[in-house]
Amino acid sequence: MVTKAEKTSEYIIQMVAPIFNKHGYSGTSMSDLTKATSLTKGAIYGNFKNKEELAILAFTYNVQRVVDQIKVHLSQTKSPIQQLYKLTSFYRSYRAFTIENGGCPVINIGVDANHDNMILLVKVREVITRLQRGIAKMILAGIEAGEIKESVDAEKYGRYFFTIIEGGVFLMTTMDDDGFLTESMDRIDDIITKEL
Amino acid sequence: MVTKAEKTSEYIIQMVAPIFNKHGYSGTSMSDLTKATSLTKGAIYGNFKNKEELAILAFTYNVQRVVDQIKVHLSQTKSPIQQLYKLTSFYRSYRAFTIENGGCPVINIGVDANHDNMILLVKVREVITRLQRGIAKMILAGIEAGEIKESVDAEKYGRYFFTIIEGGVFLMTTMDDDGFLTESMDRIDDIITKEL
DNA sequence: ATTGTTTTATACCGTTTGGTATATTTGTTA
DNA sequence: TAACAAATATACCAAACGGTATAAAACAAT
Repeated sequence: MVTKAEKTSEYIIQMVAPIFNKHGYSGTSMSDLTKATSLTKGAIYGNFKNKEELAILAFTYNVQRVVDQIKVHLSQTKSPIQQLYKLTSFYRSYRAFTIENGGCPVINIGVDANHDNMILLVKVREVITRLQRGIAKMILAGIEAGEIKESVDAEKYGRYFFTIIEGGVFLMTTMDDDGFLTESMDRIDDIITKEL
Repeated sequence: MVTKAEKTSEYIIQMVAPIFNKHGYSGTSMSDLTKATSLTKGAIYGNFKNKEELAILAFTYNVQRVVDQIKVHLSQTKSPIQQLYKLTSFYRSYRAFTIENGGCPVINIGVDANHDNMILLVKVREVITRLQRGIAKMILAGIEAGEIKESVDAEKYGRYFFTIIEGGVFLMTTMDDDGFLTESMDRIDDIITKEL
């Protein structure tokens, strides 16, 4: 059974997630959240311990949305090397998400939490490790499937691809120009074709 | 003649620059700044219009410090292609700056200002354009000097190198692991050697 | 319909916020 | 050293902050 409070909690997280993502923890006030939800502080504090818990849940929610979309893209093929292409294909469409949600949660919260909130920072690190290792696993699977050369260092390319992705996302967002990310994905595609 | 106020202003900027860089605009309070400078609000508001002006000057100050250090590295050689190697050499030592000053000003303020302060965001964009075009100019000079193939698209490689740099710096800072940036610079060196 | 429980709204708390008016101090010039 | 100007410290402001106690309302079970 789903209680009213559970539905309200879910609703609140959905509404506040892009706000925390845009303005960061200290840049977001409780009154921002009451305005966004059209609820009062009583409703919010009745469902969450405090502002910090809400920020953490908002980050987790934002990340999960990205991860879900990545999974949809990857599930379109079973070939590991084709999945790598699907990953770059996903990031070619990533701009829509960043516009809708106020940027990339990994970059935004990574920067925002870095000298201020260790709990959030650890969560960001876990996401980064997970994504980067996910790429490495795809490369490893490609090697096992005979699609990728055995000599390829999967972990190293995982880190390299992820570095290019993050750089591209940051520049796209900051410069308001998706050419940065598009060119970055072109490059990764090229590396997949020529080096893997 | 340098007035007392000018010296105080310079002192204040030096002391508050790393604080704005670490905690962002809304994460930094005037009381943080009085503590860091051991001055009172009277002294600060006597020398600066408001908190925003201080944040802008702090960003400019931080960027100038980075640019100055880059120039020192580049001045060690006159060969354009060797200067490219000197650039990656600089970023191999960039972690010390980020620890001392609370991160990379371009990334920190780029993210912090993005949905909150258009003036700062424009300044960040100018810096990014300047740095990225600086790399392109070095490649162009290398082509003119006969050190780099004529077929190389200087602007494109300028953007690509800068993307890798930013990705590497972000991951180094967020993950607290300079391996990300070191590997990124290895990659750029490799590209310089093989593709340019 | 009544009761008891869950959920939300209201009103308020002490503290901190960015900013200012003014008093005090410091530095300079005569 | 007296007088004036420049620079800093003090004291204060209204507004906003995160958070809480409690009243009102909505809901569920009988």
